[in-house]
Amino acid sequence: MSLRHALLGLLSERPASGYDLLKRFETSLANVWPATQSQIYTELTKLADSGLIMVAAEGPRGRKEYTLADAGMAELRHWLTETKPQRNTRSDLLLRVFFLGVLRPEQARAYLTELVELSAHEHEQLRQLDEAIDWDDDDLSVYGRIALEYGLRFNAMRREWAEWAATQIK
Amino acid sequence: MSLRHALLGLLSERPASGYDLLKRFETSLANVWPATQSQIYTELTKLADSGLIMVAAEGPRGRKEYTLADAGMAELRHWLTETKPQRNTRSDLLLRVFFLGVLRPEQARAYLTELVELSAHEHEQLRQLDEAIDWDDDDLSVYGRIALEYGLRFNAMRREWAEWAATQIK
DNA sequence: TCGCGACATGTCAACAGTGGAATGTAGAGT
DNA sequence: ACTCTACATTCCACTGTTGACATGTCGCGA
Repeated sequence: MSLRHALLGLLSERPASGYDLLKRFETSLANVWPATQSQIYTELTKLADSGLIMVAAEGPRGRKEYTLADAGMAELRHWLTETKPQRNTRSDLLLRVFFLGVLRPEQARAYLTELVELSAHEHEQLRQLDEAIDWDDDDLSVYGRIALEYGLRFNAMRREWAEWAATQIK
Repeated sequence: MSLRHALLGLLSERPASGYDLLKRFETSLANVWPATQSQIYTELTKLADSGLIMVAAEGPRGRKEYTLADAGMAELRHWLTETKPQRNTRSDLLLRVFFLGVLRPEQARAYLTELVELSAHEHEQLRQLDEAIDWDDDDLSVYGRIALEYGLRFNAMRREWAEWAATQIK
C-alpha cells in the first residue's frame, strides 16, 4: 500500500488538490510509482476519512485542497523508518529473457538489442531532465537528484548488460 | 498479463503440474515474477479452458500434468517477439528516497546504508546461486546465466549508488 | 459572447495479486 | 501399523490497479 504513502509524501511538501497531485505523479513519480486518476481520487477520500489528511480549503471548480494532518505526518515517518523495503521486483522485461531459448538466436539477439536502445533512450531522457532542472540545495533537490542519479546508473547498467548478453548467444 | 506467459514459458521447457510450476516459480522466477499458489492454479485452469495448454496425464494425488499446446507455443512466441516491454517499474524502495527529506539527515543516511547492506546481501546470494549451479551449454543455461548476471550487476550498481547517495546528504 | 482547453471530481466494472483456509492422498521411514 | 512430510488441488475474501465513462466549471482569446 505505497500509493497512500506517496500521496502523504507529496502533501508533506505542500498542500495540493487531487488534480495537482495527479500532475505531480505524471511528472516526478511516473518512473517510480505510476498512478491513475481514479486511484488517486479514491485514495484521497479514504485518507481524509481516516484523518491522515484534511480538506484545508475549497476552490473554484469544486477544488478541494488537502493538507497533511499530524497523524499523516506520523504515518509517513513511520513508513520511512520502520517498515522494511519489500521486494516488489516484477519485470516482464527480464522474464522474457528466461524464455528467449524458444526463439531463433537472431531473434533473441534482436530482443537484447532493443533493450540496448531502450536503455540508451531512457538514459538520454533522464539526462535531459537533469539538465532542464536547476537544482537547489533544498531537500527536494537533494533527494530528487539522488533518485534521478539512480535512473541514470540503472539505465547505463542495463545497457551494458544487454550489450554483453547479446555476445553470449550462440 | 505476464503470469500466463511465464507459465507458458515454463511449460515450453517440459510438461509439469501446478505443484511443479509453483516450485519452479519459488526458485528460478522468484526474483523476476513472484506468484502465489492460488494465482498459478487459477491461471492454469484458464489457460486449459482457452486451449493454450492441455492436461496430458493424470497422476497419483489428483495430479494433472499440463503440456503446452501448439496455440500456447504460438502465443509465447508472439509475446516474446511482438509485444513491446512495458514499463512496469514500481519501486517502493526508490519511492521512499523522494521523501527522505522529512527525516533527520542521520535517519536518511541510515536508510541508504540499509540499502547498501541489502544490495550486498542479495549480491552475495546470487553469487552463491551462481556457484551452486553447474551451467551447461543448453538454452536454459545460457539464458539463465544471462538473467543471473543481470541480478549481479543490478545489485552492484545499487550498492554503489546507495554508497554515493549517503555522501550527498547534508 | 462564444467556444475551447485546462481544471476538477466522482464512479464503475473488470482484472491482477495476496493470504489463508480447507481438504485430501501417496509414500517413506520407524 | 502408524505417523509424518511432501504432494496436490480448490475456493474465497480482500486489496490494488486499470481504463473508461460521466459530469461539470472557469477563464482566456478570437
